[in-house]
Amino acid sequence: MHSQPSDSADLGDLFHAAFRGLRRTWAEQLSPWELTPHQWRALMTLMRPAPGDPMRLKDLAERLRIAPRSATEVVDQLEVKGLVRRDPDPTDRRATLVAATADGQQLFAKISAERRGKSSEYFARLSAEDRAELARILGQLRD
Amino acid sequence: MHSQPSDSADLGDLFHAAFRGLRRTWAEQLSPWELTPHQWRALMTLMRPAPGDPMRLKDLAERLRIAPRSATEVVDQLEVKGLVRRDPDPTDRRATLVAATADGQQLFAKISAERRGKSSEYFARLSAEDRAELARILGQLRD
DNA sequence: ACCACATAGTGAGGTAACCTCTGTATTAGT
DNA sequence: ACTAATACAGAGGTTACCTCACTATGTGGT
Repeated sequence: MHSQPSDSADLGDLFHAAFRGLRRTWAEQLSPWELTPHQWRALMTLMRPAPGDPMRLKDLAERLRIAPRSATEVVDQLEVKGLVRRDPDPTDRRATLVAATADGQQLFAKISAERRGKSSEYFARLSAEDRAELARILGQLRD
Repeated sequence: MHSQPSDSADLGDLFHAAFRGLRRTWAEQLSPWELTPHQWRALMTLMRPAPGDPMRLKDLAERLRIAPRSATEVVDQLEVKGLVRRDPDPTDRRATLVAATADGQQLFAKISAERRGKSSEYFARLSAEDRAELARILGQLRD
């Protein structure tokens, strides 16, 4: 009898399953707006400091913890949709600044409101304490 | 002032970051054996009930929580490496049974041992209590 | 015994979310 | 003035999935 069979393998599995669930939930919630979770995350990150505040591609990449090349890509996608705009950085002609357009800001606001309203967040099924616990533990993992 | 800005967005981010870390760690640990995390998970799942026990592709898919077509794929990959074998199910000629070969079983044992030995598991940096907490909370999420 | 329907697996083809390596501007350091 | 570093994007690749259509088989009803 092994009531906790291969502890860590199970933790990995649980983690995997939970993450896939999270991705799926997000994808479903975002599908009406034809945004992928990745695009949403990027847009959200761009709105973080201040709504119209421009940000270098490199900094966006850093905050998203992805390679700069991958940031180029997601910005391309958002630019095609007219949600963000690229402008040359006046202080450094190598750099480009990315900022959410008015459309992008509106969409962000609309989706944020809808999500809060529906409170259909993936993590809603957890108690507040468990959410806090989870955040604490995940924080330890991230370092 | 919102000292916990968009609570759930942060949880999502934390989750995302932690999951990517997990994937990366696994990929690194497995790279000497030229196995992807996905392949490892499949091999592990095949070993779950009993070492040489064959399993239908469909059941493997179910346990991995992926589409049957995706199970075909990962079994293809493991078969090329000689780690698993496909045999026709004698009780149903539509079905094929997948089982780890002797090589597959050996590799599984070797990697398992190495991992336990190094105890370089991704989750090792958590205390035992936190691991248990995490498992409990993730379990709630999975349902 | 026959037919409709369901089921198991796979070929074909696609997508999201990454990556590296290379090349071209441009800026910074000595 | 010259070398090294930096910011970005083109080209191309990988992992881990997916759906849809098809074939071969099994199952249940009449």
